[in-house]
Amino acid sequence: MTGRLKIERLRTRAEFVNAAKGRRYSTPLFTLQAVDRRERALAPDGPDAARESQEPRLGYTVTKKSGNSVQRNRIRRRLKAALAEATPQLDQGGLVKPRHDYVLVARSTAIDAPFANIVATLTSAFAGVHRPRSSAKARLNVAEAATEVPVSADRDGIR
RNA sequence: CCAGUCGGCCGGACGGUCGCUGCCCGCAACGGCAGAGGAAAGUCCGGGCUCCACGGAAAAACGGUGCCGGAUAACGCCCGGCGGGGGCGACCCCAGGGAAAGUGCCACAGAGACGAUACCGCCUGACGUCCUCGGAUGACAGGUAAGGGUGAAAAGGUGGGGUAAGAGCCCACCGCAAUGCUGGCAACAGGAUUGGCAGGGCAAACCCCACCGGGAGCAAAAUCGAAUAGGGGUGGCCGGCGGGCUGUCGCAAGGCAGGACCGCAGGGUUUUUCGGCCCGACCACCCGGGUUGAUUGCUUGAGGCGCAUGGCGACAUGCGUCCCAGAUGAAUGACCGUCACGUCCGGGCGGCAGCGCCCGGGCCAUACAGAACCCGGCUUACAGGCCGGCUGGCGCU
Repeated sequence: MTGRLKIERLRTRAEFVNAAKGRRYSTPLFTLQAVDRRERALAPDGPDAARESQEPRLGYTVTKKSGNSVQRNRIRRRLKAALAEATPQLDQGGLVKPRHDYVLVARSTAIDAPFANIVATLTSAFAGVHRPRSSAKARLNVAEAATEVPVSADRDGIR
């Protein structure tokens, strides 16, 4: 495992806004947004250092709808931990593409969903977000496969 | 042991795997060290710090505080007292300056509501009527604040004397006011003399008095500053360009120079003149502002801990010791295992009892909540648990 996958962090508001204009893939736990930095680059004339970088980047969005600061922080930390768990699998499948920016928009269900389901959903989401939009049927199938497990688990976890 | 009251504290632990932020070492990799709270919360007070304003101050306006003394960097917090109220008690509660500076409000009821009042009643008188000659009764005149009635409040309260009936009319005690005395730094307390007695409530109504306060905030503020756009200054273009002519160099192409020839050359102005001046465009250089961003501010501080001393205490002083988060789309975590603690069930032991302890098994809940410049407070939220002081009961000896 010498060529381990390294994902950088999105930091500025402009990067987040830019990523929101790209593809998106929704699951019951979160929405994944993705954009190719070559196709839709920030500041095309400037010597933008980020444009030169080959590394994929990812950011987290947890809105105030998700709860108070304690709950929001917990959601973000669980997503971070789940991503680290899923990284080897994503790397193997080549699902995280270089020069892409990703944003994870969390939903409030992520706070108490079983950890294994977050990891599994994450993997399928990265696979689904790059799928062409025309093959809607295939996208649906993947979504359903990813959805079935967490939904039943939510019932156990909440009630 | 039960009930209560006051104060303080904890608020999961250990191990494993994989990460995050900062610092240190290092070329790098690896590695080492540190890493949320009692409220980090609400942003309600008080300070430090920064910028702005301002001659020193003071006043007005506005806002705040409001028994006295202390403590503090400061406070509306805190500590110790005082006064009032509640509780058997420990203890708790109080926005607790001024109502003889003024204005305002207090419905309704009631005969009368501010230095007021005679409706009923009570008493006296002369007159009329009746009769068992002493009373009853009617209207009138006068006295009266004891009783009834109204009200939040009716001009001190209780008891006695007194009187035609009554009344601080007189007396005792209580209350009130004034004066001076004693104790206390003071708030205030105590008792003395005098006065038959001034007087309702509301100041979280306006107001008056005393004291305090300049404003905005770390997204403060400072430094560096990309691209794009844009501001100011100086210079260039502008004694120009093209053609032709003359001179000169050259084999030639062409170069160089001259000049009172011809044409062109953004806009305006001057009587005309491409000559002058002004404006604009373009180019070069310089200066200044400034967005994204970066750095500083940024963590050593009214600091933590321990001991000693002074003080009832808040707190202060001295000595020793420690360095203890600095993120910025925002680190301080995720997952797994074991165990505490809790609770429920069953069994056993001790004890008169409430109860306590031990063993086995099940459950797997664990609150409120996440630093954002830093301190002192207040307020609010908080599963569960621990410790101590004091008060009132009950039981046993």
